Amino acid sequence: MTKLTSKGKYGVKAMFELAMQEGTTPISLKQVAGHQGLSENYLEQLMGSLRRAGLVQSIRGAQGGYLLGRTPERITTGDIIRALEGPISVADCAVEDGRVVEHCGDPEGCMAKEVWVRVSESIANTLDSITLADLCREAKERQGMYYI
Amino acid sequence: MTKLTSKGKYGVKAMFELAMQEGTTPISLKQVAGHQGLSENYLEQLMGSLRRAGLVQSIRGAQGGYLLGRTPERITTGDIIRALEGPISVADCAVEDGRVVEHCGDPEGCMAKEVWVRVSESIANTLDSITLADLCREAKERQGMYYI
DNA sequence: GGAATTCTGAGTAACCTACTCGGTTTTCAA
DNA sequence: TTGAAAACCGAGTAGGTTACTCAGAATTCC
Repeated sequence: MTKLTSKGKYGVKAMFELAMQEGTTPISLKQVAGHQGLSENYLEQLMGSLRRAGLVQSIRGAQGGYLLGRTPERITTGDIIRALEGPISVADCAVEDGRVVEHCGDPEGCMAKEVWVRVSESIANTLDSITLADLCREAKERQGMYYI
Repeated sequence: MTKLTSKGKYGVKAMFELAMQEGTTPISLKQVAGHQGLSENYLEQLMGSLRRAGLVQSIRGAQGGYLLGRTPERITTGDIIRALEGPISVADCAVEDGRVVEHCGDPEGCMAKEVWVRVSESIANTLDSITLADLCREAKERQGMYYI
């Protein structure tokens, strides 16, 4: 069914990479893209969205690069997906943050919407429950599997 | 984020309509499409998929139409979505029925896949937990809201 | 026999995704 | 001070996908 776009995939991979390399020295796009096998040009655009959302901090100029915007414990995969793909909702006629985004003609709601709302909520709950710290911990448990 | 395609939306609406009108007389596409505000031509194609999945039964010729393939208690929204959109998975590098559909280069799996698998499972669980009978009951509780 | 209906396959316009590319700005290090 | 390394930005685009339409064939009731 409905696929995640590659924005989300790339974003999670890139953020995971930053989390794994966490330290004081910024990590360049070239490093992230190279290590994860992503297009550097494309990733550049995505980093812009992540930066505007406060998920990463950028340092320009030579020896510049990116750092996490806050600790890995406080960044969830939901944060990343929302920054790159917008509100988590499988249909426009559903809700986000309790607000109805769009009606489908019926002023009082429709049964199909019920379904989309429940699905959207379960996706959001799942994504919000996974932090970068969780992913790093699991990755370290399975030795040598830093690839993502 | 990731939107459901209109196939899934139309499918759920059409199946809900059939469930609400459940009886012995077949219901024509024209009726379903008209009542739900869907394109008859397009819906025609979708009904083919639903029929091949056994979710509806068709009767050709004059006074023909469609009937549910089994009772509303035994048809879930997951069945409908799978019939129309294929396996429920947000990324190809995830699993369906416990089988890995595609690897992402890393022979032992990757952390991002963990995320996609969990999300896919939560979507599937939610969709599989909602039957047409549930939707009909809820619709009848909220009087006059048969639209979907 | 004619009308109503499903079935089938081909075709297509519009949109979206996943990029590329060229150029600018910033900053470090020698 | 200068050159290189990097982030930043906006425009452009090929290819794929979606959401259809359409024409015609097959089936069945009245």
